[in-house]
Amino acid sequence: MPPAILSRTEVIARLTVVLRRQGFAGASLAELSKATGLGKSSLYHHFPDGKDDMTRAVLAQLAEQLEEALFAPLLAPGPARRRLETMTGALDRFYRGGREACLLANLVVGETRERFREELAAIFEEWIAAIAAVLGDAGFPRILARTRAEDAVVRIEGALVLAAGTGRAAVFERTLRQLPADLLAPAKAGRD
Amino acid sequence: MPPAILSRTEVIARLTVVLRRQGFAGASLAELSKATGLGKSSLYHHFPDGKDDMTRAVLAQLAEQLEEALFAPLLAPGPARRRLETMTGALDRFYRGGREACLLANLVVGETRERFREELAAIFEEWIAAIAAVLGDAGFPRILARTRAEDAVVRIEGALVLAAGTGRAAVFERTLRQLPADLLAPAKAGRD
DNA sequence: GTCTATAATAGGATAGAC
DNA sequence: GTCTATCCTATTATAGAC
Repeated sequence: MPPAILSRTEVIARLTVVLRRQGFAGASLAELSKATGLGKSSLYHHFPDGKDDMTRAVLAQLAEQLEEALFAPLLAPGPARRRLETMTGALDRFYRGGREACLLANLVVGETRERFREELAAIFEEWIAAIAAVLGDAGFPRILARTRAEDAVVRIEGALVLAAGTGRAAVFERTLRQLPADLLAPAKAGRD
Repeated sequence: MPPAILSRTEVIARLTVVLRRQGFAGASLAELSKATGLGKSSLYHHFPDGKDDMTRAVLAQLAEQLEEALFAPLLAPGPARRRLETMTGALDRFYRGGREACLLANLVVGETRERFREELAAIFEEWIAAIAAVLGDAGFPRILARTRAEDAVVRIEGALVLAAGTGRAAVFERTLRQLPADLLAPAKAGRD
């Protein structure tokens, strides 16, 4: 077997695929080994603490990707509507129109939550903060912007769950389509 | 050891607790045995196909509970607003204000989805249909009622994910609080 | 940094007594 | 209908050669 063909980034990308499909408990070292082309011992060389380390590496890399594909565009200058649409476009590609599951949701439901609590919370919080910044720029008061930003993430994650649950990816597509306008809709008395 | 103390219903309730915390892959026979007080062999006596059978039994019982606690009240006569609030009240208790994970979401993210596809889809579809019926009674056109009903489930499931992800159960509480009014808000041109 | 080999354990599942 | 005992496989993890 030839030495190190894959970059660390690519290895982690392949671990991600397995983890987001099988979850932490369902992903076996055998599968992770096969997916990366690395023997178990090689995996332990790179990730001494086993699946725990791998998952942390996967979450760190995911955080970087989200930073680049979602958070940075959200925080960039430009009209609020366009910034939000950049986000929904990126999400659509990332989750393959609702056909791909969400790693965050997978790790967050159930007991693995505790194990990776900080990493997971940090990602969600940064995401919410970035959306809230857009809505703040759009003129919404701080608290309303924050609430609506949480709502946005709620709807995205929920749409992924329901799309998976019903087998109808269209639910996700529709949610993404409606999101920018809904987030920017004028506040109604008593509604928010 | 004394014979059969627990009813089948109670046994399944205890299996539910483990399954919704650990997920299908994470729930071991040892844990399921401990939680029910039944030895592995006894579990296999009641559920010959092992975890698969147990999960199906859990889903069937969950469907019954939802039927009674959610769907029936939604389909009962009365003002739409009150029927929706009965649902959100039941959900609040069921998920302990957002502190308890959702079994459906747990089974739906990742590979177990395929294994229990029909059972999961049936529950989600019935739930959506029941909410859509309320909105239909409230005067919304068929398609809009259906879309908003999907949105409702999207927001509930998403709020559970985000509450778990951030550790802030308040996200779930707020989502439930806003839901009835949002669902019944007059349609705005171009928004739905 | 990767491999083969191997340990040690946990997991799912069954047999057979009571 | 439950238990104890057992089986076999998969799983995590490590040792040591290259």
